Amino acid sequence: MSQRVPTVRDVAARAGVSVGTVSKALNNRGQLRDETRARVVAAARELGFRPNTLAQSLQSGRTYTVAVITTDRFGRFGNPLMLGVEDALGADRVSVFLCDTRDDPIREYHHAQTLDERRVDGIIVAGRRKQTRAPLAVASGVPVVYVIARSSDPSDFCVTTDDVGGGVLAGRHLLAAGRTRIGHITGPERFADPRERAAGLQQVLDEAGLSLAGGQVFYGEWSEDWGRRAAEMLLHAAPDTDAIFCGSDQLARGVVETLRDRRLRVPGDIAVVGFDNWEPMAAGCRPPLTTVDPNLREVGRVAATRLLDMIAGTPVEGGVETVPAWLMLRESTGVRLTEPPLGSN
Amino acid sequence: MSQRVPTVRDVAARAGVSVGTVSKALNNRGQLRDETRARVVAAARELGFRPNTLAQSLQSGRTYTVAVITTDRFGRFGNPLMLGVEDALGADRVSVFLCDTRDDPIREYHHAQTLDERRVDGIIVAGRRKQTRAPLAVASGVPVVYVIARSSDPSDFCVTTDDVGGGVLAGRHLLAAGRTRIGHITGPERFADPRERAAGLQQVLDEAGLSLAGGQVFYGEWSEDWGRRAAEMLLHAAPDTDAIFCGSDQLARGVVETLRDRRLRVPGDIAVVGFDNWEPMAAGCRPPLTTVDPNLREVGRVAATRLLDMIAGTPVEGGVETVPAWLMLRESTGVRLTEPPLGSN
DNA sequence: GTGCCGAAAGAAAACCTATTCCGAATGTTC
DNA sequence: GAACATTCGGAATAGGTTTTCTTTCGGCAC
Repeated sequence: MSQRVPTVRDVAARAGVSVGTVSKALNNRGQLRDETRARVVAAARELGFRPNTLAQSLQSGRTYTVAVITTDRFGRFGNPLMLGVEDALGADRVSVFLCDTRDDPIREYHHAQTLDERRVDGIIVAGRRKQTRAPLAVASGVPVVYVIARSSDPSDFCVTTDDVGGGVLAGRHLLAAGRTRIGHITGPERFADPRERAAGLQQVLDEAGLSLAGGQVFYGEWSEDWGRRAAEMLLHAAPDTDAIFCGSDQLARGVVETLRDRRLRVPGDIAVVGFDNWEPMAAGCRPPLTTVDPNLREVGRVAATRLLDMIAGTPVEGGVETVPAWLMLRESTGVRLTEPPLGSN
Repeated sequence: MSQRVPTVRDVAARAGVSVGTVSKALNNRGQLRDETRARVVAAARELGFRPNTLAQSLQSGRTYTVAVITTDRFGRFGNPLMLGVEDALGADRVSVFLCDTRDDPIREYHHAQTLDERRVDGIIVAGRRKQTRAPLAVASGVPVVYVIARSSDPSDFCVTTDDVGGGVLAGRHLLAAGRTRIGHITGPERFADPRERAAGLQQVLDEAGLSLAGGQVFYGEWSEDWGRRAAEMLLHAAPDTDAIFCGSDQLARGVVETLRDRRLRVPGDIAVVGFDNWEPMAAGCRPPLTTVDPNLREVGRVAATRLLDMIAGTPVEGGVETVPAWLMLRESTGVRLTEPPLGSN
């Protein structure tokens, strides 16, 4: 038995035809007698022939590969994103290289070089924070789509989440639930994401003629502990608070814990809304957490779809495409729905 | 300006040499004058030449690509694993294809076919549970390493976590902390992982002549809610329990919540040990959770290293390689260490 | 100075695998 | 028997690497 992988030549020999004919037979091209075609197909099957994609790519100039470069250390935010990317790419039999830069520009550069040499059809660059970054150092002509972190080159295309809209959703939902004294606890002020979420909430409050409970946004770290401490601070500053919008589900967990320690009922006394819809965190909370889902899977799907467009030659103009968030309703805001709600924007 | 990617031919023309000479110059092979070599290198740089990996692979038979097939829907367990895989692969400039089967055998089969055609050098198949699965349907000759879920073919190689050892670590640690009435709350009995963890604990108890608090292992779902309910049950059955070993950090979170509701101090009254060392869960807990780290990153590293061995032609005999777990000490067991401890087995 | 040997340098060609284009051989039709 | 269609072989091609072969030159003996 031969350990060598069979090639068209082997198939040709077995079927008693030339290599060109094998190719035509297997790809349904050219003019061939049915009998010949069948003989070739049979020979290929018998040998277990699988065409070498490398050779095909060399010929066609397309590799049917796409790379996802992430700075996220394979963090949790990348998971739903990848799911969306595969949703869009899977249908096209496009394989995906996953590269993690670990936030190191050198590693990113090397990955970019390697991908260049591999002649990937396109690249998705995913940052985990909304910021502006330098364009990827890759050969001109290779389509690149940026996700969440946008490129400093305005002609590049970027897909991102709608954090302002997420804040709006949370705010509107709390107003609709009859809350009027709404506080906000969130992550570091130096990041754009928490600032935007806060802006969304503020916008809703302004429209309703309300002001923020506690008189300020409680910016801090992305930790449960800050959630616990900030909740104490908020309740000290504004004991009559009846709702808290949290910039992440982790923060919300901490907030809920403080509320329970203080014998405050959720949502009875205070309604809580999280952000991320990070399933194990949000669903495991007691009570389960109503939370803004930034729709990362859809972000990934859109990014991959646009990338495929660009690869196909469709011109995609630069700029930012924002994917609407939606609200996952659970018990922490006291509203129960049976329909899975899709947020409008 | 030419949009076409430069080839060796372009470089050769610019340097005034033949294509063969270009190859030799850029790869430091053959006999060339220093002056010639320098001229070629300069020409390549000026043109921004990047060798086409596809052509190189076609020639050499090696693609320097490896695939990771996961059934995990890009779940959290895959993240540390991927990190370990990249640790080992990155040094070799090996790129990794990430394929998610979403637990669908058809998708797995298609991925396997595609990878075959792409002539990947090797494949890592990662399941998320300890079970036996059918070998991957891939061309013979392609090295495959199984992770956690092992292949039914005993000649295949598998790397997995040490769940029994993890249970032993947790048990010994609790004994060392002076606890003697230790309960165990964990996931579904039908899975091997929780059974093994329980067996590890039982082994330690047997050695010490102790028995399980509550008289049984509390098997249930992998949810915080089960942790809360099971803790109630355990405390009802054995009110003098002074330690609880949990089969996951999520369960531990639920357990700790119940304990706090009952005004029991952790670790004062009851020490708690988790499993997974899932950072956001374990560190966010109040108090932070001592937990068994199954060392998934190391599992990934070992799997990739062995795969590279197999690719290099080193014979790797079939069987299971078990990676020791270690204990992450935090406050929920009352012991504080400054050194990051590595678990021995 | 001439002739010979061998080493050095680089050109030329073969090769890796599959696709595609061109043309040759065969068969069909009027 | 000429025009045309059908069927398939052969060669060129993609972009590199590697092997083979040729040219050139230095060194040395006579």
